Amino acid sequence: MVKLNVQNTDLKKAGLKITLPRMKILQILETAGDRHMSAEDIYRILIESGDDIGLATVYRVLTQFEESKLVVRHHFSDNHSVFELDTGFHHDHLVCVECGDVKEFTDALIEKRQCKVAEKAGFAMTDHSLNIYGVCHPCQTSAVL
Amino acid sequence: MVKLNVQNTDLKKAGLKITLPRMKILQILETAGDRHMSAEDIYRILIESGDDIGLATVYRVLTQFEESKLVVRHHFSDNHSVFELDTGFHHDHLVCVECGDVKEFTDALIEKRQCKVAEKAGFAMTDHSLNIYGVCHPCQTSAVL
DNA sequence: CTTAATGCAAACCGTTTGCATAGAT
DNA sequence: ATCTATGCAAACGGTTTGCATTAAG
Repeated sequence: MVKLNVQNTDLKKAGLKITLPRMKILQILETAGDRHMSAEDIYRILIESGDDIGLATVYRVLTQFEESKLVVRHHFSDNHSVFELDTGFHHDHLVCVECGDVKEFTDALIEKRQCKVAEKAGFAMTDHSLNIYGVCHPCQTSAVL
Repeated sequence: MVKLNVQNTDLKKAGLKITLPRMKILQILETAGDRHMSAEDIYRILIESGDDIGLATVYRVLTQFEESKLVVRHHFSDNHSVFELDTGFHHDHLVCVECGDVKEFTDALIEKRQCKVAEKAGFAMTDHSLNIYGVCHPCQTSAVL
């Protein structure tokens, strides 16, 4: 109940009605921690836990959450989006090309340089995304073939 | 003829047969300079110049070119890919969210830091992409509304 | 002549939308 | 009671694929 209240507050603040799909999806994103999930991931979890929630609803809810700044959507190099709770902290991503795992990082120096670059080019920066692709340590060591 | 020979060399080096669609598409990419083009952009140009080349062929050729390192594919924040000739120079992108214009830049410091970040995280970096989104100068000044 | 490349149309896949129904306030 | 949210299925847009035809080596 306590957990749900927290979510209700989040939803209220976002000006969204408290509905079961929205609560469940928020809950899944919260328990996901820093794992980045696709709409299908979330849908699968819902189905597996017996909830009868449509994929379209998952997409709609995620889009609303994005608009309400509750979640952030990322487009990595493939053709589908992944979502994570918006912690308010900007960060960039290290994406493992083997297992798809995502690590977060920030680098103040890089941030600063980015601003400089945008400024010099006469761009009013609205956003930026930096993704480093590579093979994570576990995948390197387990690549026995 | 001279122009075509240059392209033939490129294609030969890539181990690809010299065909009309491939030559035309290479030519379009060459004349595009640093403009980044989508498959549809290229298709449209082909159609408009009277060539009877299918969209599927454009996609196939671009994918082959990418595999042969003749072109680079980028996924900006929308859902379709853009292509540019692979000059061999790594560079990052400033993307205007108003007009879609793309400017290229490089920053040695950022590059260096990225390597450090990957190293520290135990990632064997294979690639990285940095996109700065914003409003370009022309769009800022022409935004009269 | 042999094998690879093309054009067309249909398939695909992630995502969005229209509409009638169910649910929140 | 009102108005928004949901589920379903159909639509969508960019991209890929199967297959018969055409062209390169």
